[in-house]
Amino acid sequence: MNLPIGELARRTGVKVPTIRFYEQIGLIAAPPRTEGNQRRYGKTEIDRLNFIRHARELGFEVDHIRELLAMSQEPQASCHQADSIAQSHLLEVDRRIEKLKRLRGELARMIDECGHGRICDCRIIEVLADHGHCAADHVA
Amino acid sequence: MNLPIGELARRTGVKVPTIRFYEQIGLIAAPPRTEGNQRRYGKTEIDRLNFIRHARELGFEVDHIRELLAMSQEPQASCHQADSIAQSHLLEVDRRIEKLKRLRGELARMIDECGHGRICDCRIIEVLADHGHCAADHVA
DNA sequence: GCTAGAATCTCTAGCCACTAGAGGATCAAG
DNA sequence: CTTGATCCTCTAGTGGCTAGAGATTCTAGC
Repeated sequence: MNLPIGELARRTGVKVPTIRFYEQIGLIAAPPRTEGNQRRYGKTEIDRLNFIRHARELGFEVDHIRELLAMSQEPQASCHQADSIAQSHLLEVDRRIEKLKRLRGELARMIDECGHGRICDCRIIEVLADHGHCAADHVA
Repeated sequence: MNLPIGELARRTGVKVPTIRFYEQIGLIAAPPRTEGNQRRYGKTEIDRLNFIRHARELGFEVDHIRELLAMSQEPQASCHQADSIAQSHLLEVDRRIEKLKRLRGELARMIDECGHGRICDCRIIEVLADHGHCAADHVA
């Protein structure tokens, strides 16, 4: 161990500037430095960054990740809070999927009806110009 | 007509600061002003803002909206370009839906397996810590 | 005409989670 | 000892707004 930042980046899939950014916002601790002022990391940071990257990929916000990280440091605590963070995130994801599906339908219909002719007959332009053309009420 | 900005906002569902912002980035034209320097709008702006709002709700980026608006001003032009903007946006929406669905599965499984006990046995923390626990490869 | 309160004005700064780039220092290999 | 990759700090930019300060203007009632 004693990895330079680039190696840590390679091993975790988190980009170098992003690692420095995470240090800046206190998501990871400031690591020790070489005499020449370069950061050196150990196993702990690999784990922590993997956790962070994974949670980010699942769409958790940085503040939630902060909470989850704090929890994971206290193995004896109840996981009720972690559960509720994940639950409410799942609900949010469901909402996003629903919204996108409705939107998708609207887009597909709009494109489908476009006669590929002139703008003056184009359903894409027309639908965008007038909400009344929408089948679904996509503004939830 | 000759609507103040608040009335335009009410009629289009676009917030007052957002209207001013759109003017600033050149998405809508600077309207005439009263002697006291207040903006006054007409029918044109209602239509244009409705178009913009609608396109934003469908997730089009401002730059794409700019192009679509420019096209809509030329009724004799071919709508091929509008079609291709909408097509590629549809593809993007499809990609987002797919990604969210995979993610949703991962989240649901993670929550499901959480025994609601202590952090040391919590699957939520565990799964986040180790990508290897994932069933699906959600990093596309 | 006067006053009160709602609406408007401009301007700057903040949000999120990064990303890009300048300009310089340091490290590892040959 | 040189080369070139990597590293450093710092500032500024991204998108699409949103918030707030502090000043002005408009409108309705008296």
